[in-house]
Amino acid sequence: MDNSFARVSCGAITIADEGRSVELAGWVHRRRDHGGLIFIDVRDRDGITQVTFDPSMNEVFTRAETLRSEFVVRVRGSVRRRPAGTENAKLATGEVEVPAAQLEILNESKTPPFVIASDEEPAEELRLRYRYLDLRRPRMQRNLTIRHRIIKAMRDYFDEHGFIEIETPNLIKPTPEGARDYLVPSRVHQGTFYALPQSPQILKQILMIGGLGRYMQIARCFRDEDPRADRQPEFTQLDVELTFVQQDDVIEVMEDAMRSVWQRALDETIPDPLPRLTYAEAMRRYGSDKPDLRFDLELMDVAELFAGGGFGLFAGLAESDANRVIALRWPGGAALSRRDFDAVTELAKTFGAKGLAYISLAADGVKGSIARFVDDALAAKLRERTGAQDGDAILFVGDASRDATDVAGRLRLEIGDRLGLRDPKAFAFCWVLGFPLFEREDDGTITFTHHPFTAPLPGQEALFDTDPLAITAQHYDLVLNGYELGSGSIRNHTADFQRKVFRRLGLTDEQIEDRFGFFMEALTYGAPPHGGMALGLDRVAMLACGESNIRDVTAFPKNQAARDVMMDAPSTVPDQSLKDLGITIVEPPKT
RNA sequence: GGCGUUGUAGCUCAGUUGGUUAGAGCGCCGCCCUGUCACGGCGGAGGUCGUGGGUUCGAGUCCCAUCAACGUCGCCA
Repeated sequence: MDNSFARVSCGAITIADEGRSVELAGWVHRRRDHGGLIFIDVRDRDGITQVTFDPSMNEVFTRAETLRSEFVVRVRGSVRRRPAGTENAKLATGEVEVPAAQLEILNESKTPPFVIASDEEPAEELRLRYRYLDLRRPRMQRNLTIRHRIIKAMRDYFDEHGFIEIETPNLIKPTPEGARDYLVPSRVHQGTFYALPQSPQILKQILMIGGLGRYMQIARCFRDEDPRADRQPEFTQLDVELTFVQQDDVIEVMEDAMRSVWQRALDETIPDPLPRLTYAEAMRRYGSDKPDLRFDLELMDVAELFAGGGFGLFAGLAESDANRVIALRWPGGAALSRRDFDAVTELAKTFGAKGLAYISLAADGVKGSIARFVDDALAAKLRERTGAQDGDAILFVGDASRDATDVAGRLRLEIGDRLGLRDPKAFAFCWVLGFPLFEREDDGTITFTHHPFTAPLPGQEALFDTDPLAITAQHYDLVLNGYELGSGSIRNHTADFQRKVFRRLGLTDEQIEDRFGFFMEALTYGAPPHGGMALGLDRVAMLACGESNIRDVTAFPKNQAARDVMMDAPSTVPDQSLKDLGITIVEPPKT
C-alpha cells in the first residue's frame, strides 16, 4: 500500500485537512454524473465525503463512469477546498472535496431492492430480508450505536461500584413454570433436553450463595412465546444481584445506575430520586401497573356522585365497593362529533368494555350520551372532580373494579396518543412497589405474581395459611413511559420458607425435589439474604432511541412469527442430525 | 388460536358508483450535459393488481376462502 495516503473516515475530513493526501474507503452513496464531471458521495459509518472525477484523469474518469449505488470503492487524492459558492452546508464535510487521483473498485453491487440513500421507509419484511442493506442506513447505525453506549455505560457503572460480570450457561435445566422453554435435545443423553434460560434467575441466586456478593451480566434470555412490538423470543437482560441488601438498597443502586446510563449514553439528566407508586395507587390513578407518567389525565372515581341518581347503571354500580365508575377528562373533547365518540366506544369495546358513557362540556350546557342524567349540580361536581372545563369531554367507564380499571387505563393512553402527550423524547421513569405476592388464576388456583423466589414483606408470613392473596411482596418494577423495563425482588433465602412458597403454589414435595432439588439444597448451606433485578435491555434501548419497536434496536430480530427471514430460520435439518439425537418427526412440516 | 390493518411496477403509493390500453414519484437502462449535492434534459424498459374460487356482459374495485406482514388479545416464572 502507498503509505503517502492517510486513511481517513468519510465523516471526518475538514478544511484543516486541505492539501492532505488521503485515502477514503466506503460505499457509493450517490452519484451525480455531469458527463464532463462526475461527483460521487462516498459513505462510511462516520459520514459522507464528496469525491470528484475530472476527464483529464483519463483512466480514472472512465472507471468512475461505471460506478453505481453501493459499489465499494477506495479513492485516493488530495483534500481541497471546494470552489467558492459550491460549499454544501448540509454536509459536515461540505467545505471540502477529494478530487480522485486513483480509484479502485473493491466490489460491485447489484441494484439494491431499496434505496439506501433515501428517507423512504421500505416494508419491514424487506428490511429484515435484506438486513445488511437496512443496517447501512443512518437510523439503524444510530440506534445500534446508542445501544452500544447504553451497554457500555451499564458495564462501566457496575464495574465502578464493585460488581463483577459473570457469565452463566445457556444450556440449563428445563423449568415447566412460567413461559415455554426453548428446548435443546441432548445427543449424548438421547431423549433428554436442555432448556435455554428464560433468565439466569436461579443461577444468579446460586452465585450469591457462592459468595460472589455483587453480580451483573448482560445476559441473553429465551422465551418461546409469541413476539410483540416490545417482545422478542430471544432478548437481552441487564441482570443484577447483591447480597445483604434490602429492597431500598437494590432500588437505589438500580436507579443510580439508570441515571448514570442516561447521562453517559444520552447526555440526559433524569430525576433523583425517581418517583415511587404503589401497585394499588398505580392501578387506581392510571389503570395500569406500568403507568405512563409523561402526562396526567388521571382516572377519577366518581361512583358516589351517581349513587341514588337517575342513571340506573352507575347508581347500581355505586352500591358495591367491588365496582368502579371512572371518569376520564378529555381536554378539548367537546369538539368531537357523535361519530368520533361512537368510534371511541367501539375502541373501548375492543378493550373489553361493555359500553362507554360520555358528556361534553360547553358554555351552553352539557351534551352527550348521559347528559340527561347530569344536572347542574352533578356537572359542577364532575368538573371539580376531574378538572374538566368548557370545551372538554368526560368519558365514563363503569364496571367491576378490575375491568373498569383496565379499560379506563387503556382509554387514558389513547387520549394521550391523540393529544400528542406521549413524546418519544421525554423520559418519565417511576418505581411501582407493593405488588401482591400471589394472584388468583382464572381457574381459581394461586400463582405467583413475579416468580416463586420473591420474598414477602417481613412480618406477613403468618398470612400464608389464612389469606395468601393479601401478602405483599418485596417486589419492585421499574417503569418508563408506560413500559415495564424490568422487575426485581428480595429473594427467599431459607430452604424452609422457599419450600413453603412452593407448596402454597401447589407443588408436591416430589415436584419440588425434581425441579428445584439442587437449588433447595444450595439454600441449606448458608445462603445469605439477597436480592436483585433484571431490566429488559432491548426495551431500554428502544425507548432511549425514541423507537416504538424493539426490532429497530436489534441487529437481527425475528419477525412476528418468530422467524429470521434473512437466514430463513428455523429450518429442517438433515435426517442424520435427527438420528444422532434420537428424534423422529411424527408429522412432517407442511410445504 | 381470536380480532384489526395492510397487500397494485424494484421501492413508496394513487386508482371515483364495477366499464376501453392500470398510473405517479423515486429507482433502473440508454443518450446528452464541467460545479452538482434530491443535479438537470430527452428517451425507454418494467405489472399473474398476494393466491384460489365466486358474482357479473365486464372485477384492481363486490363476495367467499386462503397466504403473508404488521398491530393487538390469549400467552409472556
